[in-house]
Amino acid sequence: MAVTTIPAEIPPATSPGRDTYRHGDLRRALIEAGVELAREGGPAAVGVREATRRVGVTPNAAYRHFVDRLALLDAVCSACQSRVAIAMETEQEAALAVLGGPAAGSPAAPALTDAETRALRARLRFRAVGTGYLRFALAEPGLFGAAFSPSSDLESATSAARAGTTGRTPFELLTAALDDLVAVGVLPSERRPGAEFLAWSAVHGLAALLIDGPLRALDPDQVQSLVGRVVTMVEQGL
Amino acid sequence: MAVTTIPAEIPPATSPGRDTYRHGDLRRALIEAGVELAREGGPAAVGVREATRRVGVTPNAAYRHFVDRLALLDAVCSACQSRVAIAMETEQEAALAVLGGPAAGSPAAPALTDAETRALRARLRFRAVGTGYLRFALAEPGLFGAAFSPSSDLESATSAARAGTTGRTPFELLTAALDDLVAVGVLPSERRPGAEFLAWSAVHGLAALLIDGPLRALDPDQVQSLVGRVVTMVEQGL
DNA sequence: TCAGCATGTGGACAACGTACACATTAGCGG
DNA sequence: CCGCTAATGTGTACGTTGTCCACATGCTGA
Repeated sequence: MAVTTIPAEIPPATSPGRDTYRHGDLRRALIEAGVELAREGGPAAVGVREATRRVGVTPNAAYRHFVDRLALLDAVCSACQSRVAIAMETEQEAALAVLGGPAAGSPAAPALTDAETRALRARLRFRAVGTGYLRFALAEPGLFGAAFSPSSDLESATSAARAGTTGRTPFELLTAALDDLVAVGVLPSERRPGAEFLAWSAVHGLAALLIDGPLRALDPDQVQSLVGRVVTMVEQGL
Repeated sequence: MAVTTIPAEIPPATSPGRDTYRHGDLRRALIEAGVELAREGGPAAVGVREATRRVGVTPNAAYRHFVDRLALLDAVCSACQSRVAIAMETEQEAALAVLGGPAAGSPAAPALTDAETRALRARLRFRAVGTGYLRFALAEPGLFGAAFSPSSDLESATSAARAGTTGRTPFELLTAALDDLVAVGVLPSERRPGAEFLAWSAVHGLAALLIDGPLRALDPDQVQSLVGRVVTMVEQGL
């Protein structure tokens, strides 16, 4: 800087958005900037220099909080997975609200036995897992790409930082829905082991093809149809 | 260089592997180098500097043949898709060879009607599409990643550069197998439209989860089991 | 033979990730 | 209240990458 020896009466004036030398919570700020970058350009757009620039800090400051660019990306990834979990949870709530919503007996709806209701709820819950996942992927392709970029592995898949409001990660929401399906007798228990991977494969694959695969630029109606059909395929084929 | 004005009696001596000023077929050489790079480190590892370095040429030479790094990557992508197609074709041949192989009537095998044989062939062919795809993904994760990196779109999906020995791209092999399934009556024709995307989603998603998703580091037996189950899920759920 | 075009070279620039040394501050024991 | 120390941010610098520009070279057809 021009004058290093002067104590500076005016606050350091480094950049708008910060008046103290210390930032306060740089780590969180960098993650948020990284999430924004991911939203705009996917995981590849999450860079140390650009993130620090947006926060108004020197590039090297980031290295006090993240060893690597990859460490930053991993933190961003966790934040994005958390958002996926939240999207899935709200989708579940919306789906189940239809059931309990307009009084117990809706007009012209045949009365359901208790077992039937529970089975229906489990199925709706399971479908919501898949459709919530896909809706998020379509609404926020950049965040979705960052959430499942090759930095996350199974060990950290249950990390609390990746959970939604109910404290469960996307993967845990899926396994819970499948367990429910078994509990109410919709899914035979002998087909349960590994089912999460089959379901996840189908939904994740469709997301990949829709976002930057050969299916981008499909019109929304066809997309919506495909989403429903994939989930149905999983239900029938599990 | 040290002496630019001397015509150089010794051949330019730029680097081992080339003795003429002109390379001869630089474009192809760069693509091959790029494929090798992709094999080692996936699509992200395909760089113009490293590719030209391996070919023994100046970085800028690449720009006479590719406008961009992305253009190079796209060419590499086509080459990789072609290999995927070949893997699928050989898988199909292997699967069908079991049928016609050891004479018409194998021991202790009940005689099949003509329609039954044709249906069986179509199903084997369809399954081979999926298993070939997945086997390639597991055997060559880097090439697989490059083959379906976000540079390829539907328009170029039928390009001849991406075809296998029978002249069909991976996508075309899949649609052909599905058409066959309909022709022999295994798949009801009303479920045919869009089926390629459902099938592709499931298989592609599993590949993604296996390669750099949360399923890497799964032991080979479980992988093999998942591969079979996914294809079965598709068959049943279509 | 020679002009023109395709192809490869050399040098340069901006951006990136990141290592090193230094400056500044917060929070502590005295 | 003072000063020490650890935490945090700054400055400078290096190597690498993609890419632009001007120039050199060699093939090819008039």
